[in-house]
Amino acid sequence: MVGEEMIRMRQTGDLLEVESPRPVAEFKITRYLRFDDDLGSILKELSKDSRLREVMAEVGGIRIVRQDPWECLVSYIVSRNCSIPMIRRTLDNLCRKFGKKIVWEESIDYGFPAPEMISQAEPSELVKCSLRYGRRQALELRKMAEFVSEGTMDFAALKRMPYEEAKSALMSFDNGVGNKVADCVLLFSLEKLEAFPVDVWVARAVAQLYQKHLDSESVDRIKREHRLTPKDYKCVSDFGRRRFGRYAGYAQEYLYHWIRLQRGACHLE
DNA sequence: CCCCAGGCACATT
DNA sequence: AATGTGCATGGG
Repeated sequence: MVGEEMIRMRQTGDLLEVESPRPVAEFKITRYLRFDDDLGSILKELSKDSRLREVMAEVGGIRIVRQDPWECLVSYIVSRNCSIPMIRRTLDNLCRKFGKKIVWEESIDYGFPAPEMISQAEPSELVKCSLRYGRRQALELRKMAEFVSEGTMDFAALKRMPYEEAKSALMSFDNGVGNKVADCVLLFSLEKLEAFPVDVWVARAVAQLYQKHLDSESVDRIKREHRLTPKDYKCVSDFGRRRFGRYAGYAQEYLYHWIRLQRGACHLE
């Protein structure tokens, strides 16, 4: 689903074939897949780092998608402390219960629920979608939905701000938006390709490859697989942005997939 | 029964 | 400002 468009896509060589039940404007697809990024020059710039260059060679092709900000925000609020299959299931439940149903031949799917649907939802109905933190999280989602639909949270304005400013603005809404969620929303939906979200996996990758450049106590905690302290987060994320610059977000995605390949975690997806 | 999964908010110090 | 702790689903 891209917005409320159901799409089937297949890549054969350099050709991308797209099918849909009704005509879909091409820009919706190319915008979602970030065809406006000059991937060649991005990869060339990131390749200046020899360790990252090897990582990129092992991982292969990656694209970052340009998500709808509201969808992205909800997705990462819901994701906290969950496995990827669990995240998918929760989001799917939310769409099935609150989204617009789309039928195409034998395929049935649902659009992502509008903020108005979530702000008016009964907390108990949200909890039924198997939210990891139950009622508390249901209230977080409702609050955010309210901020978005009344315009208190203005995604267009956030896009115009520089990274640091947009990040503190996002985090000031609380209700489930911390460092990680804010950086993910900035990277995947608000045009901040320099954002460098840090989860346990990215922290492990950076601690392993760039140990010398980090605070040694942070490296110790990360290698012992402790939960990340705010200090560790800042240490790794600031390093990522300094090291990889305006396309740090792409570097982050390569590091994330690389370390999961190393640890055999990709089968969990 | 145990463990842990793409963290965050809040209480203590 | 730093550190500790509760949260409370589901799959292995």
